[in-house]
Amino acid sequence: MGVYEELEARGLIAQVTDENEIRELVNGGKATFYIGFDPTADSLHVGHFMALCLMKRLQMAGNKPIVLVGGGTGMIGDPTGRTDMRQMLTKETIAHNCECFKKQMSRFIDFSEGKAIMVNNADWLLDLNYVDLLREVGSHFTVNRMLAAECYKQRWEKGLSFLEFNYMIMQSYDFYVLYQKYGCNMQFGGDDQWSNMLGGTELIRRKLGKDAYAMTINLLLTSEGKKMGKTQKGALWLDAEKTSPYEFYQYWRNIDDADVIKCIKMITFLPLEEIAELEKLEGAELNRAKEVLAFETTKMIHGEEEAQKAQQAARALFGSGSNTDNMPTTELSDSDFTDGRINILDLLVKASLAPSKSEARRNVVQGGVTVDGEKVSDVAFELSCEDITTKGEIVVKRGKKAFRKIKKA
RNA sequence: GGGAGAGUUCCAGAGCGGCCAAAUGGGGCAGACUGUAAAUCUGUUGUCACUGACUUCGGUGGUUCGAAUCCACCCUCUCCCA
Repeated sequence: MGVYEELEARGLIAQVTDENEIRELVNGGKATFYIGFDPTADSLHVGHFMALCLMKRLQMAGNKPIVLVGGGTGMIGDPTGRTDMRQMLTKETIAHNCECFKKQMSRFIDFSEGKAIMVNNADWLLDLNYVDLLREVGSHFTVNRMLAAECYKQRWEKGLSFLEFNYMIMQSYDFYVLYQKYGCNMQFGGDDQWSNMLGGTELIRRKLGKDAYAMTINLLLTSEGKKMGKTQKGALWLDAEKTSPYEFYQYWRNIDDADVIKCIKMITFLPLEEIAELEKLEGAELNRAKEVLAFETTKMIHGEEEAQKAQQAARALFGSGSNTDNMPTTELSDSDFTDGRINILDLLVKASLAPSKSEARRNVVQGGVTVDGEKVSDVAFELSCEDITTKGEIVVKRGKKAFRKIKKA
């Protein structure tokens, strides 16, 4: 089975320009492909991770990836799938974000010996001359054609600025440049990028009379059709500083029943036969599949050791085990105590279990807080410093899923 | 350039001089039920010194005993005409 068939079996492929050509190129390791990443934040998130996995799979099959960071397109902001205009970023932020991306990516993609390259479209986009660009590529695009693209239709009501309208042209131009410079003959991306990607293949055909291909992969959606990887705090980041390995693990561990198998197929590298076994699980048994999913994804991002820790911490908390070694910990210092005591509300806030004291109060009143397994229902409840030191550590729990080990520094 | 309208708490969206920390829905959080799932039901959802006080309704001033609500100017956005 070639890579193409594997991608298909995993339910990744959404749309392709020419199935047979692409299958042949990709399976034969003859593709030089690119995927673009817009540097809108200083860390990659799960959405990007899908693309990285795809890249990795193709690289393993002998194809050459080109990572394109959108230092230039990032200045504009992709209107696709958005109902509002993207906030403009400064040049400095974009440069910084690009750097961060590079670091994170090099953990997945092998950039050694020219097996993959990374380029920044700022290198060619920023120096473009307006009139030259119009003459060179402007003549190959018709406005009516562009407006017909689904992504712009959605913006029809809210208004679409000329700036954003040009995003498609820039992305097409990228492909055109890469084709000439590096022999890049394919572009991959999320399914929402389809129309932008077609722009590129058409530009290449018209300017150079050559064929280039595009393929999109399905976005990771929940069974309700929402984009996955969003938490109430925002995106699910790959940076351990922004989303801890434990939180990351828990996100996948808590996934809906309906989405587990799909996720395992799409983002893990587990062999398909193994996945087929998991697919047979039903009901509560699915929890095993969820553990596999959580472990595998965490391992890929944060390494095996962190994945082990996260798993042990989770098992200790939710299962019968009492191993608190890997539980997220908050250390208290003397200044956190008043006369050797600390109020439960202050403690909850201090341990990041509640965002404010009002919220902490509600949690206590509603019976959602326990200290070492004992329910605390009095907002005036206090813990003494000695208590913590003699026990060594205590476990504070808010709700069903938020825990914290408290220690004295 | 001319004309019309809009900016409200996480989001959508009521309120249009005191009864407004602000309806309703979504989301979030907590509880019950469970499988760390879904669905359902209940409570809750600005902050703090929590039966009280303080800060919020695009911004700045003003009218008033009292303003999210009225006035002036400004900023931003949308629509219609050009």
